[in-house]
Parts: sequence; structure tokens; C-alpha cells
Amino acid sequence: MSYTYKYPHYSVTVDCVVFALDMVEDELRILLIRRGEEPYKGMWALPGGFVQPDESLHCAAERELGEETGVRNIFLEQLYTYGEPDRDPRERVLSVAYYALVDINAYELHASSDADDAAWFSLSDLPELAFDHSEMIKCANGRLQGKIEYQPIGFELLPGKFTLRQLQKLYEIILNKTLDKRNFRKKILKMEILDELDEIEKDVTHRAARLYSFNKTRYEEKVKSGLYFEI
Amino acid sequence: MSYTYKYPHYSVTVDCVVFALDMVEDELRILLIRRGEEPYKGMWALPGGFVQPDESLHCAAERELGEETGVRNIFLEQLYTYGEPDRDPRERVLSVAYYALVDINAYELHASSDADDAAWFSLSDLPELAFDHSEMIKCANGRLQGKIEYQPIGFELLPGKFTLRQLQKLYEIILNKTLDKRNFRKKILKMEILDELDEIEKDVTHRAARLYSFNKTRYEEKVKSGLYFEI
DNA sequence: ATTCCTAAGTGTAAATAGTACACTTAGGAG
DNA sequence: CTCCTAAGTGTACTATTTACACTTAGGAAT
Repeated sequence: MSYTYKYPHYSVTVDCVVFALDMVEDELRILLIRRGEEPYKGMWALPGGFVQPDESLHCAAERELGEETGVRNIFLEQLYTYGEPDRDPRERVLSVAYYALVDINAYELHASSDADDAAWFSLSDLPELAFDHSEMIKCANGRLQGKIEYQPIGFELLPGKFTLRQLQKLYEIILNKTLDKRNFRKKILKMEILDELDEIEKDVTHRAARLYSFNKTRYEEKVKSGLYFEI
Repeated sequence: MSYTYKYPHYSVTVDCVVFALDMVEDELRILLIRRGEEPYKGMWALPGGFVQPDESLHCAAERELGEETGVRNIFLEQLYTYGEPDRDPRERVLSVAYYALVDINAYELHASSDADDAAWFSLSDLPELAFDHSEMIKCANGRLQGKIEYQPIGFELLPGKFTLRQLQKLYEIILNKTLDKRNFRKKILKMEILDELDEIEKDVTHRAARLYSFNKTRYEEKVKSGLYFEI
């Protein structure tokens, strides 16, 4: 099968920068796949692939991510489109980059489709990557750092029920600065967008912390009446 | 001439949302062109067009904007990529949208290329637009409102020499709220990123205000040493 | 030249938000 | 029962933001 056009057309891919938190090592992690096909066969790269004729860009990103890594139903947002004429050695390929936030414990990785392997890498210790994928990660990290301070997207990196300590650590890791425990708690609780649950964390070797959950409906109500989320 | 590919490829265009300020009517304006070709021939649309094989997306946006309207050398930044399969009635076309900021007095509009006409429209009184261009403008306006509060991009909408009143009005128009004159001046001057010039405005029928210019070098220095621009 | 009109330019006090900081409590491990 | 770790909590100080009104300058009109 072949496709013929009157004017120049380009291949279009989507690539996903998937972030997760490693609360043990206190670092951000990125989901990478090992390429099973040329070019860059055997090299680590962002999960992604070609956009099919009848799917939207967003759907393509969701599909490729699911196919290659098993990760589904997550926060996914368009980041930037990379279109330098020579960014792919085969021919001109545009890539619409997306970034995603995921609770690292919610998924078991399953490499498949064009990926030989899928694994989490520390943001501070990435392997050499295919194409311009390093640049995409840098861009995504900048976006994440900027957005997390004034939009309640951090919760996407945590399980539905979390402790205030986990939430604080999340901000400390992403913004790369320490926060004062008492001031942080005061600030986040004052917004009244967290539900205090009747549960405490389990399997810890010290006093267990209370669990909270993010109340999105409440947040949206509060935004309407003037709340400006800010950490 | 025809182009044949093994896998599906798509047409790629760039479209530009060009903002300017009307200081007389106190409103934001958008640069539109009247389409000279099908589809949507005769309808108003954003300036833009097909990406050529050897130019980057950014270059394509600059070129199309220059060709269709005469506007060149301006602040231009990628916004979002639109790729719904049916957004163009001819075939699948992706459009990489850019937004731009320009001093409305710095250019004389020259419609040419695929455009029959080019004109400024008030953001609050736009005609019906081709494709999904209304959505692009909405998105661009959101980005502008968000970005102008914490990045010094507003100066791009003013001439190189401006009064503090003009600068304040700019923020008032874009953010759609009034600001206190004394507090605004205090805030912006305290940043020490404006040069106070030995000139005052001309041709005004009242006391002439002092002119200032944005010192970008000074701004970047200050950012390095911890300045966080915010209005 | 005098008056009128418009916008330029300027400071202070009160309220709010942000920061710095340390001890007691709870609970599992040994 | 002791030890260890992190949970949980309040206050005083500092910085920032807000609200607010009058005098000055300069051209236009008479």
C-alpha cells in the first residue's frame, strides 16, 4: 500500500514524556522504552509512534503509550511540536510531544509493540536518547516545574490517598528546594481542597500519618469563587 | 509533481495569532486575512500556510506571516498543535499554531500571497473564522494572559520607548482588570529593568509623561541573581 | 494672560501573606 | 521498656500588598 499526494506531506509521530516520583530515592523518574526498530534500534527513547489516519493526536499519544508500556488512563497534556527538517534520519517527521504524570505504583510496565523493553530512569541519570528526545524531556521538566506551582496537577503523581508529607516531598523534588513543614501544611490546608480521610497510612515503622485526598470538585468550585492555587 | 510515501503522511500548516494593542479603544486586536483560495474562500482566517520541506516550523510561521501581511521580525512563539482528523475539509491537515506580539504602529499591513486582504480585528468583535481558528485565538489569549503576568513579554506590544501609563494600560487590557497607578509604578520600577530616558512623550494635549525603555540585558542579569518578574 | 482640562507624578498607613523556628506525641522495632 | 522516626502543632517577626488623594505640568480655548 502506498500514499500519494500532490503537495509535500510529512510523517507525524507523538512522543510521551511520562513523569513519576520515586519517593525512596527522592527523585523524578521518566518512562523510557528500548527501541525495537531502526533507526536508533536498541537505544532508549520516549514511548511514542506514528499517528494513524483516523485518530486525534491526543488519542495517538494515549494509544502508543498504552501499547508500548501498558500505562493507561493518566494525566496527559500536549507539550510542544518538534519539526526540524532533519530531526529524523529517514525523512521529515514531525513529532507532537506530550507529557504525562502518573503514580509510579499504579502500573506494572509491559514492554510490547515496537518496544523491546520499558523502564523508569532517574531524571538526573538518563541514558543517551534517540532523536531529539533529550530536548523534549528538558522542555517537559520546565513545563512541569512551572505548572505545578499554580495548578493542582501534582496529585496526579500520587495515589488517590496520600499523606501531607508525600505531597510536600513531591513539591520539594520537582521544584528542587526544601519547604517548611508547618508552613506547607498551613498553606495547602487553608485552600480547603483536600479531604481529610478517616484513615492513616499503613506499614510504616513510626507514627502513621493521616491520609488525605484531593477534592477536584471542591477545587473547581473554589476557583470559581476566586481561589488561586499556588505553592 | 507528486509525492508518494509508504505510510500515511499529513499536510502540515502553521497559523499565527498576532496580537496588538489598540490604546485608543482600549482593546486587544488580532490580525486576520481574508482567504483568497478554497476552502473557506473569502472568509476571514488567521495568517498561515503550508510548511515547506526544508524550513523549520518557526521559519514557516515567520515566512507565511511576512508573505501574507507584511509583518516581520516580531516576538513569535509556538502555541499548540491542532490535529483533529477532520479539521480541514480537504484532507487531514495538522496545524501548528503560533502566537505573536507586535506594536500595532510598527507595520503597514500589506495583503498578498494567498490573502486578499489583511486587517486588525478587535478580540471582542471577531468575524466568523475559517477552520478551527476561533479555538486557536481562544487558546492564544489564555496563554497571553497567563504568561504576561510572570514574563516580560508585554513590552513586545509597545514601541521601544513607552510611558508607564501605556504599560499599565497594556496590563489592564490584557488581564481585564484595573490596576492602581501608584502601586503599579512602584512595582515595575522596583525591579530596575526599565531605563528612564531623557525624553518625554510628544503631541499630547496635557502634561507629557516620561518615556522608558525595557532593558533586556539588565533583566536577564537580574533573573540570574534571583529576580522573579511578576505583575 | 487666565482659565480649564487632562493626565503626570508622588507617600503613607493598614492589612495580609510569608517566613523562621522547636517541642511534644504516636507508634513500631528491638 | 527504651529507642528511633516522623507526625503534628502555634507564634512572633518580616515583607509584601493594598487602599487611597492631592499637587504639578502643559496644551487648548477664550
